[in-house]
Amino acid sequence: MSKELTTRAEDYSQWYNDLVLKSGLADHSSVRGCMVIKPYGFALWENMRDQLDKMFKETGHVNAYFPLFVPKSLFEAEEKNAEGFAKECAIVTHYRLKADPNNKGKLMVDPDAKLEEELIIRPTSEAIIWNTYKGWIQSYRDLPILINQWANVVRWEMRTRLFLRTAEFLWQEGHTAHATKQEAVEETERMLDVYADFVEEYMAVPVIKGIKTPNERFAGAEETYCIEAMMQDGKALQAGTSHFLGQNFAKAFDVKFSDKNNTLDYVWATSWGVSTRLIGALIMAHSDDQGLIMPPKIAPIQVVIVPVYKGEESKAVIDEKAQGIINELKALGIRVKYDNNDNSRPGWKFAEYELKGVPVRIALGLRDIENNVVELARRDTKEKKSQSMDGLAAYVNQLLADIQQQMYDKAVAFQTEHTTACDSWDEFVKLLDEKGGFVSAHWDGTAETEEKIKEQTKATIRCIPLNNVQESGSCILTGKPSTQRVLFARAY
RNA sequence: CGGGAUGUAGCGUAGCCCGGUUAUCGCGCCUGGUUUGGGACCAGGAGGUCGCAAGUUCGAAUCUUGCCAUCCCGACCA
Repeated sequence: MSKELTTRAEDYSQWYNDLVLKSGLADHSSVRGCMVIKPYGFALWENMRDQLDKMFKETGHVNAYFPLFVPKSLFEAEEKNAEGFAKECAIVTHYRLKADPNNKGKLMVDPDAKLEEELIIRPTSEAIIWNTYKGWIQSYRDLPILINQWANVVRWEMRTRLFLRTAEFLWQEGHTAHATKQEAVEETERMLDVYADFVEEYMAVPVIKGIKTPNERFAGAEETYCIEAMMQDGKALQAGTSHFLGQNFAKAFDVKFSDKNNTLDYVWATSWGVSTRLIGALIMAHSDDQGLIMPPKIAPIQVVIVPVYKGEESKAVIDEKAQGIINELKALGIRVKYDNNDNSRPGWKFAEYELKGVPVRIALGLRDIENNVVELARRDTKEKKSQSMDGLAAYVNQLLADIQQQMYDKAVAFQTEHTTACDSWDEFVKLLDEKGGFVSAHWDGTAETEEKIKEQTKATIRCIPLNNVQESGSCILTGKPSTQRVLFARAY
């Protein structure tokens, strides 16, 4: 069959690509590096987005929207930020096309329509937002500003992968302004917690909260906090970041406020974001060689009902019985799909919904109706059993909760199993090559050492875990004294 | 952006080295029928700018050049 996947053992990257395409999450587009998110993939994103949006609002944030274009002069105002993104910016230089006199029916860029000032297509929005905040903030009474925006951004990547790294991607970016450093730091940490809670509770992917080394820090930030997740191939994936921006942007855009004593000071800032990359994390953390495995809480379809019938007559009986089950499930808020499409047969549907990762499948035939049961199959364990129709909805509701929990537990076990403490260089290299995962090792704290380790092993410091145990040791590479272990891994 | 590979119907492919009627096969698709508890079967049918553009040639899927896209490996990165 054309729908068969490359297995993970054969070729992990190919498996991932096959899975994204064949499960109907996304397609390649005719634009280099850009993908089409298909309805099934977008439904997943909507569920993630809606939950995150709710959590942002519960923590006092409101949504707004800022322009896609950033004038170059604004973009370059915060130098480090601009420098960090300069290499991957798309730039608008003209505003008009015209008929090409030398090429009938074709268009050309009108050389007379060159912009006075180039517009950068936002790779992130700090510049345009802080330029705007300048006009909004005069007094401590104007603070804090707690704004989030759902948007697309463009980063002109050399090498792209569906969901993990595309030239254009969807994300949310929170941009907050505060009167004090402490408040801004608290905000940064609060949003990191929101991300960690979301990814663990809704996506069933355990994460390590930590801070980035200066090397890996967001351009223009004082401190970058992150959540790091572990994929099934032992590679790490940065799932979200939250930045304490200090007064860097306030200084760059001259955003000052008067405090209660009428003293002027620069405003303190944070920014934080997660993107459609999370979908890549979801896929690589849970799925298997048969297809996706969706955590129930964000699965576009939580339960699919497949009728098994012979002829129109039995179909009518089953349709009616199924409708009763659907009503009960919907009453509990369960997202259910009844696939009574006559064009494909049950076996085909079973395989198809396994590929799409639907957590629970109910098969319903005359035989079941006679016995007052349904065939219930769960995607994560492939377990199949006969279940009484009495109290079915409540049972399924609990089953979905169990699946969610077990998927998380399984991922936690994997992460624990693939986190190894290590004190010798030879073992360090061997671990990265043979076992993968996080390697917890001492580091002398210098960028030079970090760089050398990266050159020799391709592993980077994923983060310095929050609340890290302080212990004296010696650097894995240089043997110099160290006060704590950091997490190394090869990463996406 | 550097090195390598690939591109033939919606998908997977044969043909290409060695140019020559109407481009092969399977899946999928359409019509009719029989079916339906793990990717059904029979019969008939439709579907192709051979990635795109130039060139060589009487003639190009096949040879040459350029471009585009995808994958793998590097550099870069959420």
